[in-house]
Amino acid sequence: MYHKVAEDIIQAILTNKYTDKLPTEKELVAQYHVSRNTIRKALDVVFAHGLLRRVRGSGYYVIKKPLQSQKILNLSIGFDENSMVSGGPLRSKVLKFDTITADKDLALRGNVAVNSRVYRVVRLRYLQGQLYSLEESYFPRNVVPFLTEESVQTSIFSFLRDAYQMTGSTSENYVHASKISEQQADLLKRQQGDQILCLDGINYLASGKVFNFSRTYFVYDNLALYYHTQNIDI
Amino acid sequence: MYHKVAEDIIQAILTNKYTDKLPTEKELVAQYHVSRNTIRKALDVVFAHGLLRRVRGSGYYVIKKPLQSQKILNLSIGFDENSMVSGGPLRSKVLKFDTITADKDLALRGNVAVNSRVYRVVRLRYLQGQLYSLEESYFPRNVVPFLTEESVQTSIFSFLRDAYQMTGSTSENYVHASKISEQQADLLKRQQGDQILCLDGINYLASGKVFNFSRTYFVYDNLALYYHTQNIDI
DNA sequence: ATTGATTTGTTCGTATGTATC
DNA sequence: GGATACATACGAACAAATCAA
Repeated sequence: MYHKVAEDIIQAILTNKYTDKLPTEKELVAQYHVSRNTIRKALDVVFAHGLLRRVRGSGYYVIKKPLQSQKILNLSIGFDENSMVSGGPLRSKVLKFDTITADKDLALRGNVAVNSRVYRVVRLRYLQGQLYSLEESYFPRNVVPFLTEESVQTSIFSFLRDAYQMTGSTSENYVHASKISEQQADLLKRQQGDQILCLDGINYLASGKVFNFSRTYFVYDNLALYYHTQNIDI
Repeated sequence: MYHKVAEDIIQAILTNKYTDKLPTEKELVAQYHVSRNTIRKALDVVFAHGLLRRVRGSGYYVIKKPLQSQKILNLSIGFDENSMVSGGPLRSKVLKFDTITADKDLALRGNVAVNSRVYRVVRLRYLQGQLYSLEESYFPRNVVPFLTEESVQTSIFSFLRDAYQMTGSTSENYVHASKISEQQADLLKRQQGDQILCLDGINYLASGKVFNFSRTYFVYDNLALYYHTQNIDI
């Protein structure tokens, strides 16, 4: 239930139903006919998505995203939702789609067993016609037995959800600035050795199994990755 | 109370008391003499810090950080704790310490009023003798009335906590790859126009007021920024 | 393969504390 | 000071996934 309430509130914020302040917890309790604990749990989720500031005694305030000329990719939400960048869906150009054996390095990156078989998908992605990213993603075949050609062209995560009810539970992610190889530079229309914003991610099922891991190079102009944290007072 | 429990568990993980699996909730309840709800709230905090995977019916598993040759900066914890990179304290070389008036651009970056007065601190920071970052940080003077020379040389956040009981509550952060100017290149010993990993952050008090914002350029070799997310199923 | 015990997930009710207005 | 609003804490019950006999 709190998932639904959270999703509802998130949508309300994204569609500018709430632009400044949320209703009080009491009002939300009345609105959704659930207990205050459930409302607070839902608000925890919305908060974790980086959409709220909460002020004791005062209320919940919507975080106004920067105003700057930048595209924002919100890291505080799950990775499979990340593909939904504001500004429309990503178009893909598939460069590779095959099955390989994970060597030591790849196995380490994906937290999978060495020599295990994994799907490999390499794609260039475009946002509004502009080159957005180069993405290598991997799917362990012992968890993901089959991927269709079509899903690879469009949305693999949607396919996994619809076909196998397979949805990500948690993700571990690493951002760094990485020097690119000659081949990558060629694809990304940059110079060899250029530093590019790079995101490594591992996606887990609720069972704790890895069903996907990936490395993405972002080249979209003025892209910023956003995240939100709560400090704990010790 | 749950803060204390959370902090205790975090310390236990960081000191390798728990390396694989945490005790069950039931055991933690007995250990800390608090209710299960309180334990779960504490575990939420530890989880949000990116230290745990939780599996229903099974237990809580410690996330083993990549073993890789990289330095990891954990973004999933509050920014003021971020300065505690594994590998010891950061040394600072202060380049500027003065008060300026926020122009439109700076005010936007820091979510403060245009023309408000802010402390400016520009520092080079070193980790284990190696250049780590170039950091420009700002403190609105209407919230932070006074900063000592000494605090600027060492830890401003510690000073604010000790002198004013001022601690961060939430942070909004933006990561991007930024081209650096000639002056910055000079300081960072890079080339002008090089792309550098850059982190913009705004820190809020519990009252919702901005008490600090900053821009940090990271140049430490093989540094990766880590974060952890939980996906919600809709 | 089924069952039963264990373990985490969700939801409710209630009470009290603390900051803001 | 009083009312409002968010924060913390306890107890209880049932659901759902895992695990072991």
